[in-house]
Amino acid sequence: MATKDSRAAGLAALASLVADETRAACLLALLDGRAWTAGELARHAGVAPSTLSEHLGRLVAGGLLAQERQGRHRYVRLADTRTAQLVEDLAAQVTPAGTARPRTLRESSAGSAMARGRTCYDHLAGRLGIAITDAFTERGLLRQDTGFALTDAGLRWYGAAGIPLDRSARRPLARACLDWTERRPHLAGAAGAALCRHALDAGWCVRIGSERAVRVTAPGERALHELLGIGREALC
Amino acid sequence: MATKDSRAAGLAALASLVADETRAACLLALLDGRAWTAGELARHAGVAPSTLSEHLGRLVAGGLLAQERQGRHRYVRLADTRTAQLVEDLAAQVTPAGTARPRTLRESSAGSAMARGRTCYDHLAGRLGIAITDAFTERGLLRQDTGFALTDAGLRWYGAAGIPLDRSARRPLARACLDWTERRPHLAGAAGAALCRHALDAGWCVRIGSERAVRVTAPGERALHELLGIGREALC
DNA sequence: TGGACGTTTCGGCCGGCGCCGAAACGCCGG
DNA sequence: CCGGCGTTTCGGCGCCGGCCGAAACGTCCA
Repeated sequence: MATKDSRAAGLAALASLVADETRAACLLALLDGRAWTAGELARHAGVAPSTLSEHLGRLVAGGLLAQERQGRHRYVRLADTRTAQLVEDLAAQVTPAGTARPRTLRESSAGSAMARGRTCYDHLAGRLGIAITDAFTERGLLRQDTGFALTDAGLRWYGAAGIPLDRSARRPLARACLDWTERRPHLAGAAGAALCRHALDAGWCVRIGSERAVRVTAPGERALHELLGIGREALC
Repeated sequence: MATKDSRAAGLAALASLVADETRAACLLALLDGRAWTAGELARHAGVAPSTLSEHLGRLVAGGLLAQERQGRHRYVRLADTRTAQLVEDLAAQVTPAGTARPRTLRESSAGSAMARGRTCYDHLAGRLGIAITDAFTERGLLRQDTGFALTDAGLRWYGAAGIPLDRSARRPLARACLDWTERRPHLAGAAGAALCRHALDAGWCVRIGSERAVRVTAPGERALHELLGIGREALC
């Protein structure tokens, strides 16, 4: 019983960190994979800087966030891919129920940009992520019928495209991540992250403003068409 | 911002359900995949029945538990595999940090039985689950190097062993579940559940007492050796 | 039909914690 | 070296929510 209590206490403590709306908003914001300052997060969440400072202290102490101090700024980001995956999973469990609808025009256009394409911590999501995942599957690079794994052809594709894959890491190569706009799984894991990094480095897509949304560039459209047969109609 | 707020509020609300030690203990107990009565859970968690009744109300209202009333009993179980997976993931995130150690002899022996073999909602875990997963991988039935998926040989193995696989469901056939005693992934998903069900139905293993722990029977040892080449030494 | 028992509802208590504003602390730039 | 600014600490406020016991409700059994 004592072991059970210890497990339950740890589980409750972990959940407590997420169980506050302000902290939850921070975690969701940090899902863009970048580092935010304390002040940015305070404005984003709509609370006093002093309040947010305490929240950050808890999240860092709980191991959910990593911090880096530069001068008078405090930068925080999600601690690791494991944490990001956890937040994604929790968020995915929520959205199917609460059909959230944008209310203002600004939110609406921002929302449609997010639905078109965005980063999901370190990989691509939205219709862009789905289009890539579908193309991978159709071309036999990704197998979804018996689980979620790259095929040998998929490994070769990465090599041919010149996208480096870190296969030594303990991180799984391919993993399914549930998309909260499309409600379908898309490619995550080391392979998804490598593809996203390459897409941003090679200029296939660029970030829109300071948000998670991304836009596919003209060279990006050509590359996606040549390498994966993705047509323009799948991206809008 | 309103959409973000809505997502954050939902996320916080979901986490709030888990963020209480008593409710967390219930969720962990229900990971055995069976239905418990309110009284059993109250004794298990060490709180008054009235207290636990309110907790169950919240968990059911929040969609984490499904309930079934029979006479003067209220049976509750985890709502679905999705919920079970979420609790598993959260629990797995916790245990690596808090190296829980059993304190009494009784806990210790119960703990070692759990470490030897147990159910993890609807599939097998512990050293038994790891042994099966390893055997699957070595025999080319399961592929872990590029993700986590059954191979064609794996599909044929299920057919040859006479274990029915539901491939029509939206549930993924193979999924990795992190083992909290072995700290390695083991086979979950529809394939893991089918194997566990068959193992219990065919008498390959039996539950010990009313807990999650299972014991491999003599016919079970023979079957595991013949079908998967698992030796007795891997099971103790 | 009456008593036992599992469950639920209702007050009441109390601790935890999220919030703010004021003030202090550091770092930076002029 | 001084003023601005991002951040942190601290005190105080108020509310949410978990806990219990008492009592009510409903079911099962003798």
